[in-house]
Amino acid sequence: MDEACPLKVCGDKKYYCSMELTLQVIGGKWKPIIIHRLGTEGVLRFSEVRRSIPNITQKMLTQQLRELEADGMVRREVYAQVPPKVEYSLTELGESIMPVIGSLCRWGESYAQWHARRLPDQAEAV
Amino acid sequence: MDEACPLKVCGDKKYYCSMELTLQVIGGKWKPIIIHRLGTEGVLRFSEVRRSIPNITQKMLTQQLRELEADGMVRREVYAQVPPKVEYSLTELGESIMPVIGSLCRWGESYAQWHARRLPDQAEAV
DNA sequence: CGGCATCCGTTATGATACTG
DNA sequence: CAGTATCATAACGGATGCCG
Repeated sequence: MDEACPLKVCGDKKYYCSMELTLQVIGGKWKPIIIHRLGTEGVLRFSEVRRSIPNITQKMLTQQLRELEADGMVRREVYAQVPPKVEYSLTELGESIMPVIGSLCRWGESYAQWHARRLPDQAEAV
Repeated sequence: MDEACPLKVCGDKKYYCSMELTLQVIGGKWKPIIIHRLGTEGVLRFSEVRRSIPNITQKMLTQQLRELEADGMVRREVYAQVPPKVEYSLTELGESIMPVIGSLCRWGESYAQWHARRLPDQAEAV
């Protein structure tokens, strides 16, 4: 793939591995989860995304959604009405990463099981 | 998978989505890259890993490797000799995430191409 | 409803120097 | 060679208040 990792340029940043680029787009604490929600549920209003992700603050959700939008991953549709209505959904590009998101999810489940076997005393509810 | 995301417990932390657990283990700026290197190259000495990842500092590499080791992803073998020799490699658990790592890498490449088509003026070297 | 602006503390990351 | 220790900065994340 890129064992020697030749220098790559995208925008004004340099990458020695294409994964750095991936992490640039979907890295962080919330983005994979947001993408997972939108990819699973389809079109969601802001408040629906918010409810579907416990613990996320309004600020972080807004911020992450905007970054995902800027990177072409998320579509944002504003309805000119009162009260406001904004709907979010994945773009085609966003959809294209869903298989990987699903893999991350499944690996987490198998890791939880591995962890439970390793430390059986903490296995409840996992 | 887990659309309603029932609460999960692993160790002493709570997760609403198994992906949070995945990100706990392989999240951060360097871990996916480190895993990718070890998975691609096999057994590497500390200095070899370091050379294969430009820009990473010694401190970050040490820290991330230790965390990966604590999570069972990486095997650390110390040779009692002077000068010291420490070899790192993926455990079976670490190997199990390599397919996902590969997917992340390939998605980054396709994203770069998509980006190049979207902004042809920055397409050089991508 | 769906934001934005501000302040603030916590983590994460990094540069540098030193050590067994 | 493979780290530690120290110091500094930047990014992340959260609480609160205001707005169209």
